[in-house]
Amino acid sequence: VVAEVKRSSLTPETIVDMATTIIEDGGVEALTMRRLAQALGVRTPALYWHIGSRQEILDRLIERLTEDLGSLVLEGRTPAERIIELCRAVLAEVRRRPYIMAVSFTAGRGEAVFIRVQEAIAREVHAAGLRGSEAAFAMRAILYQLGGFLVIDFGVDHEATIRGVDRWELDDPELLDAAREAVDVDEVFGFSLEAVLATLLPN
Amino acid sequence: VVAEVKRSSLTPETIVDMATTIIEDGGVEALTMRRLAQALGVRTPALYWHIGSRQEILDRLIERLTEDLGSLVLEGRTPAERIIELCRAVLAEVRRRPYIMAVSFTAGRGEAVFIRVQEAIAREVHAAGLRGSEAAFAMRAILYQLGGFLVIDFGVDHEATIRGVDRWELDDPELLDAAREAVDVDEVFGFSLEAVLATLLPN
DNA sequence: ACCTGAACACCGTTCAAGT
DNA sequence: ACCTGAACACCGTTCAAGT
Repeated sequence: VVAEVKRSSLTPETIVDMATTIIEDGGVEALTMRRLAQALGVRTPALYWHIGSRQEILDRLIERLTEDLGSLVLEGRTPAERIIELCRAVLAEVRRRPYIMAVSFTAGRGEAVFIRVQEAIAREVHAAGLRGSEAAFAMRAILYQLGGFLVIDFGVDHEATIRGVDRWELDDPELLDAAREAVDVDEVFGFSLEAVLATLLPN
Repeated sequence: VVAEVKRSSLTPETIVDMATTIIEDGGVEALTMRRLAQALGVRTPALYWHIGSRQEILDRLIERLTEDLGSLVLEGRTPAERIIELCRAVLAEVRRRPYIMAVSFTAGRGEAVFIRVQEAIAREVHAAGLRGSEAAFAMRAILYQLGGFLVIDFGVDHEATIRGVDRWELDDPELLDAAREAVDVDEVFGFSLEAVLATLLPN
């Protein structure tokens, strides 16, 4: 007896697949159970037979994203270089799929997506010669640096000018002009990360 | 003719007042127009006569919070000390009222709350001797440092242990133990901020 | 085992109607 | 000028009922 391939049958996986498509198109707030059901050609309650809740869909999606971020390859000769490369790779990936931040923040537990990245950083910090609680501290500092920047990068409108600069009581026209202009956020990121790394790692 | 004092009449201000109370109690998601109306002893549509929308309530609240954060006093002898003090003061204020982060992020434009803080930082950076675009860069780097940490501090469960540490392939038991334990996040914050400041400011 | 119709308890917002 | 009742177009979730 040949096992029939059931076509287009609902599974948690296909549900999360379609949820991802919807979120990619319209953001997390576009993911409603009614829309999701319609996209799958089914009525809303059918979803609940396969998956517990909307929250569970987001949780499973976060698990996938965690794996994606964790499987980024690290290149570079020194641990410091590899850490910087890793952070830049994560940044690039998050920019490619901005909903990563939206989902992980909406679902609470904003740090969950980065647990595998944290593991990679731990390895590099160890390779750099740090041990024990010192290594753990460095690991956290780097992850905070990365995570903090990612959230800011995601939540801030880069084109937005600072309001009210004209009212600043500051005699530095060039500063005021520069404050009004958009920032090269990547430069800020690179600079801060390197400053922290230089203080953290030996040499 | 003595002007009568109208008691308990609805104004945009009293609406935002009550909205603040509700948010303090139950978070931003607890702020619904129906609940808000009920707390004010009125039916929902009455609110719309005084204020445009739920979003406008949040926007007005953000304006207030912006002023609160902007009026924090800075103490310290040197610019660097005052910047650190300011950042710590903002952190303390945000921890006292965590909904500051929730509101400013929910309402989009997550950076808006900090525009007056940014002005204060600009002044200190100027006082430290930086000028023009160099000063503007330093200002952003410091604000990113502060903003990034605040979001992480707000979004991360400090008691949450890192899952899956047991599966890490790393021969450093002390590191693994330390990774499992909660971090002194303030130490991470202070360290990173000082590392960045040391690289940014003269001397 | 898998899906539907219908409902429940919510949302933000609008608008004709009242005073 | 200020407020209400009733409605519209949504939510997530449940559950008896169907096949």
